[in-house]
Amino acid sequence: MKHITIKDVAKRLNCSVSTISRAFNDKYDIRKETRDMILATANEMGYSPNPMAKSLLKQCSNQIGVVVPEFINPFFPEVIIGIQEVFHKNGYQVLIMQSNESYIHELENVKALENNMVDGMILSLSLETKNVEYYKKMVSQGFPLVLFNRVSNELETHKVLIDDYKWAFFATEHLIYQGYKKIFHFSGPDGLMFSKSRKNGFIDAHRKHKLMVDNGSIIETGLMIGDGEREMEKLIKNNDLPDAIFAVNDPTAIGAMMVLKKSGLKIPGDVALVGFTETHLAQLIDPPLTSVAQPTHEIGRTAALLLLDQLENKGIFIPQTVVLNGRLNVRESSMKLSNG
Amino acid sequence: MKHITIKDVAKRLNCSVSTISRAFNDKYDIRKETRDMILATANEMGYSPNPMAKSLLKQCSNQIGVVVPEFINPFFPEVIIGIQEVFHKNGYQVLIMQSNESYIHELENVKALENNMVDGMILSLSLETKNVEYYKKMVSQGFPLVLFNRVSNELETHKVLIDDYKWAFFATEHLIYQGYKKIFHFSGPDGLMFSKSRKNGFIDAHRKHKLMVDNGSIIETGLMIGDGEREMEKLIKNNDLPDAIFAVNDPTAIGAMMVLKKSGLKIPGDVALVGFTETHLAQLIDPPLTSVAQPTHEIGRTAALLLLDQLENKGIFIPQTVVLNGRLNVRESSMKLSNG
DNA sequence: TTGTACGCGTTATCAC
DNA sequence: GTGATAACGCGTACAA
Repeated sequence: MKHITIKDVAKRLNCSVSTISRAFNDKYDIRKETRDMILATANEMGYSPNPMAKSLLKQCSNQIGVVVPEFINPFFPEVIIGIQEVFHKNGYQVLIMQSNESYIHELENVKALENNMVDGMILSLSLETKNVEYYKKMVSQGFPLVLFNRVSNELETHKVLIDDYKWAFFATEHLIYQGYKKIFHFSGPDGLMFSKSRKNGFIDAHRKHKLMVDNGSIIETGLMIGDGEREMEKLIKNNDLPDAIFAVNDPTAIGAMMVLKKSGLKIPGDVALVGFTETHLAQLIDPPLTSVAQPTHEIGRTAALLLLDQLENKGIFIPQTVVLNGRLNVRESSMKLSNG
Repeated sequence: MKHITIKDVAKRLNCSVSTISRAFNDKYDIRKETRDMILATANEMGYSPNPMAKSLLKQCSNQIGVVVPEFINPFFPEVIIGIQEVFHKNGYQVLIMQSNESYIHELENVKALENNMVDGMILSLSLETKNVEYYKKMVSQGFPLVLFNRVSNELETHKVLIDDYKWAFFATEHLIYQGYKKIFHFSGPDGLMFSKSRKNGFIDAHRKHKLMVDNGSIIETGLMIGDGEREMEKLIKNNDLPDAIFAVNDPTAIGAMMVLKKSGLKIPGDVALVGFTETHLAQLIDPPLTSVAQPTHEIGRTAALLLLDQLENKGIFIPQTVVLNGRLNVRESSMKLSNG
C-alpha cells in the first residue's frame, strides 16, 4: 500500500515538486499546457495530494468533527445528516464519533479529533459530562465549537436548541386540557439542562392552571426505554397509577407504554402518554404516541451553518444561541376517551 | 488555538526534542528521573504528541475507518457499536462516515479515510455501488479491508455475513407452514447480493413444498419504509391482495403494515407479514412483526476482530468469510388466525 | 544518557 | 515560468 507522492510524479515528469504542487493549487504562475499535462499524468498514476501533510503545514484540515452521545435512537443520526449536508456542500469532510454517554469517551473523542486537526467541532454532551473545563479551555483559545441540545451554560459558544421549557409546558397543558388530573412526569437526570427545563415546564403548566404538583408525581427516571419500563413497573406494583404521564423523551414513554400494554392497561383510558423529541418511531408504535417533535434535520443544518460562519470569519465572534421551533404532534396516546 | 509542540517543551526544559520524544516513547535509553520530569512538565503544559505528524512519519495512524450506507435505521449504528467496542479496547480510534446510499459519497469517504492514513477499513456497500474497481485496487495493494452485509463477490477480503438465503428460506417456509397459499415477496434491488439471496430463498422454499411462484408475486420494491408503502398501495388499488408477504427487510414490511392498517385491513387475517433484519423496532410496532434477527452487535465485533487480525499479522492473509447465525423471531404479524 | 540531523509529503518563499 | 529550500511536528539512526 505505497502511497504515490508528489515526488513520484516529479521524477516521472522530470520536473521539480514545486511545479507539481503549483499545478494542483492552480496558481497563475504556471503554463497551462504544463499544468494540464501534469494533472493528466498525476491522475493516471493515481496521485492526489496527501491532506495530512497539507494539514501539518497549514495547521488546518478542512475537516470537522462531530461527537454525539449515542446513535441507537434515530435522533442524533438525523441531526448528523443535516450537518453533513451543509459541510459536504462546502468541501469539508465530517468525522463522526460517539461517546456512548460516557464522559471519558467523550473527552477522548474530542482530543482525538483535535489531534486530527479538525478545524472545528460540533458537540452534544454525554449524560455523565459535568466537568467542562477542557472544553472551556478550547473555547477560550479560540477553537470553534458549536453545541446542540445537550449544552452547558458554562461554555460561551454558539448553541442550537429548542425551547424545552416552552414545549414541555405545552405538552403538559395539552394533558390538562384533555381533562387529566393526576399527571406524572418521568424526568431525566437533573444535571442535564434540557431535562431540568422540561421539568420546569411541567411544573409551571400546573401552576398556571392552579393545579398542585404532588411530591411523588415527578419521578427521576432516566432516558432509555429500560428506564421507562422500570419506573412503570414500580408504579403498577405500588398500585399508584396516574391518569397521564408526560415523559422527558420518547424512549421512556415507549418503555412505559410497553409495560402498560403487557399489564393489560389501556393507553389512553387507564393511562395517557406524551413523549418528547419525536423520531419516526412515535408514529409507528401502537397506539401512536403524542410527542414534541424537534426539527432534527434543521438542528444539524443550523449548527453546521453557525460553525461554518465561525470558521470563515475568524476574527469577530459573538456567541449566538439559536432556538428552533418544535411542534406538539397530538396522537392517540393522549386522547380523552370520553371526547372521542 | 496554538498547539503545544515538542519544541515548546524542549525549550522550556532546556533539552533537545529527541529527549522529549524518548520520554514519551518509553525507550530504555533515558534516565528514569529525566523521563518522569519531562512527562510531568509536558502534562502540565498540556502537551501531547501530534498523531498526524506521527502518522506522516510512520505511515500509519492507529485509526480505522468505517463507512456505512446510512444510519436512519438502527441496524448500522448497532453494528458500529460492536466495532467500536473491539477497537477501543485495542487502542484504535474509529472514524465513521456515511455514504447516504450514494456511490460517489462512498468513494469520497473511502478516499478521505485513506488520506487520513487509517490503518484499515470496514465497509458496507451502498445501494448504488456496482463498480468496485477502486476497492479492488486497494485490496490488491494489500490495504486491509473488511466487508459486512453489503459485500461484493469481486473483492477478496474478509467478509461477515449471515446466510440470507437460508433465513429467507426459513421465513418463507414459516408462512407456508402457517397455511398461507398466496405469498408475495417484496424484494430489494437485484444488484445487491443479499437481496438476490433472500429472493432465491423465497423461491426455493416454494419449490421444496411444490408450490408455484407466480410471475406477479415477486415485486421489486426497494429498501425503505416509503417503498413498502408505495407497493402496498398499488396492490390494494389493483385489488390483488396476497395472504401473506415476505419483505426483504423490516422497513418495507413496516411500510406495508402502515398502509394496510390505514385501509382497515387486518394483520394477520387479511395479510400476514414477515420482515428481515430485525431491529428493536419490530417488537414495538403493532402488531409485533415476525422478522429474521441479525446479530448486529456480533457482526460488528466479528468484522473488527478480523480486521484487527489482519492489521497485526501483516504477512499472511487468507480471505475469510464468516457466516453468523440469524434467528426467526415469530410474532403476531404472521400467525394463522384459525390456529390462534 | 543525551544531542544532531534527516525524512515523512506538502506548500510558500525565494531565487533564477 | 520553473527550481531549490525551509517549515509543519515528530521519531530515530547516528554521533557525542
